Amino acid sequence: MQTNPSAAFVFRPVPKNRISEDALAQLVDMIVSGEVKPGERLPGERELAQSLSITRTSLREALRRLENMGLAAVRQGDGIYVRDFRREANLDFINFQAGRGAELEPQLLLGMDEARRLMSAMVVSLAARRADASDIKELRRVAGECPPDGSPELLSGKWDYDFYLTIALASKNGAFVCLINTMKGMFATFRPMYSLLDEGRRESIRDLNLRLVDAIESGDERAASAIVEERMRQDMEDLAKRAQSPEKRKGKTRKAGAK
Amino acid sequence: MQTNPSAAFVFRPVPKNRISEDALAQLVDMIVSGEVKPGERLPGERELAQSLSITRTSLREALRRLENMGLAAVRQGDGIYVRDFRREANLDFINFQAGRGAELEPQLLLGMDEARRLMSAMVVSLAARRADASDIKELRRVAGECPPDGSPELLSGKWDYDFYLTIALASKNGAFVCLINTMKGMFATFRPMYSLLDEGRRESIRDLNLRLVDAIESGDERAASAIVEERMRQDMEDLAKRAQSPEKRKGKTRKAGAK
DNA sequence: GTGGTACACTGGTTCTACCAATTCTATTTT
DNA sequence: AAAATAGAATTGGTAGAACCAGTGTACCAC
Repeated sequence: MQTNPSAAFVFRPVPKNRISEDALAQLVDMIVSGEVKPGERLPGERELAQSLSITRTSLREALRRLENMGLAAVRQGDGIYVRDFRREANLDFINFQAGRGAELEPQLLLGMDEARRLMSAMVVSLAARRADASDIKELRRVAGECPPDGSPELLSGKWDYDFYLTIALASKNGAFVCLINTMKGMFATFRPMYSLLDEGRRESIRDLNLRLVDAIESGDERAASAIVEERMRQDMEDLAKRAQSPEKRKGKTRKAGAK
Repeated sequence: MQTNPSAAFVFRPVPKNRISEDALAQLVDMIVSGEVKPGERLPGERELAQSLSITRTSLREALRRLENMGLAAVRQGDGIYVRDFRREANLDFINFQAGRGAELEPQLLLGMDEARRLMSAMVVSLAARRADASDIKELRRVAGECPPDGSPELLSGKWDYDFYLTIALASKNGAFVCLINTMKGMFATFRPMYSLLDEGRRESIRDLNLRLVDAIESGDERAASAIVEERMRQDMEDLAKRAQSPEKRKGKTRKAGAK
């Protein structure tokens, strides 16, 4: 346990407090909890703003995102209507929920992980098919710069996300790049659950990633996918192990307050 | 409200002219065209609003979406910074671009199609693995209700989207449902390029979809994926055919809207 | 150099008034 | 009585100004 005595703090990624975000969170909760049902029409902007103790202007900024997530439909002269989030919500909604650590339905949570795995395998295959010399160089650089155990970049999942983004860029598919970006919050959500926090895993991850780059370089799609699967398998294994002795876990949970 | 029997237009998604959307489009163009470069800081809200001949209030609503797409970062007391859309944009960006018929980079366009195919095959596999009796019933219903040739629901891609959404629901993976929803604009974009507009194809599509439901019902992942591939192949084939005799195409293009 | 401090930015929020689209209702017309 | 019509009433959309709250910078004292 090589604890960093002095600077365990580093960057503060989330001081952002926009009142419209708070209001948005409340509205999302209302919808997800079923307090307001799909198809239902909620109060007008003026009344709603007053209920939330904010201005109509701020409320409207929240509403823009709300309809962007697919949770509401706003029509001039008519009103604000709640949509069925189970059928019509999009990834922006998932990210918003994940980003603020909101409790997601377990079914949705598992689905996110499944999607992440399938997606990763796919992107890796494409990368193996199309990566050129400069891509390989960049991949090797990022893979080699794997941060030390316990570093915030590793814990937060930021680095892991960067690595997969680099792979996506190597896949020459802009849509997948966008997809990875869309799921950024998703990545950050799952990392803390997995095993990157365990001592020793870091080297394993690093080796696996470098081997992955090799596989991509040689254009071996099957091998590349297999490595990704192996990585996921190891993650699950460690997760199960930790579930038996939860005290061994070191990283702090993501609900760390201001102080 | 029932559909008007006289007009075959169905719903008008309405080119809702929210002024903030127009402003947003201009901002996006600025960024995508490279007129403003990544990392660059653009004028303050007040000045920017004046340049666009709108109010700061409206501009701010546009900015919320802009940063939501990953194209800009807004920081209080600091300013508005342009981000690298090639690396940081998300699917919301793609949908916005596709939804307004903006010319996408060909590389991105191909990537979208590729992603759509791979994704479809994946979701279908999952559905084959998990669909229960009620899912099958629903799937069969939607597949059977395939609208007639030339109907706006078919042309717009709305029905095709509904069908795949139903499949996603049957896959029991909420994340994929959200993913499909996120790519709604993408579906609408590709439909007009494909062959649904051709006479006769409608029956073919319908048969293929019903066979797909059968495959899902019997839990045959491989067969289900194969049918999806077949469908895509037919689409590409018809597309190539039409490229030789472009006059045969019937549907109107989607560049209707006024400015 | 270090640390404070005032000031000039920039975005965030609030207000108020008014425009524009939709819905509802009472009236008129047939 | 039924349909068409005109006109509130309601709701979202825009405008514009004022003020609050963080940031960065230059200047100053130590």
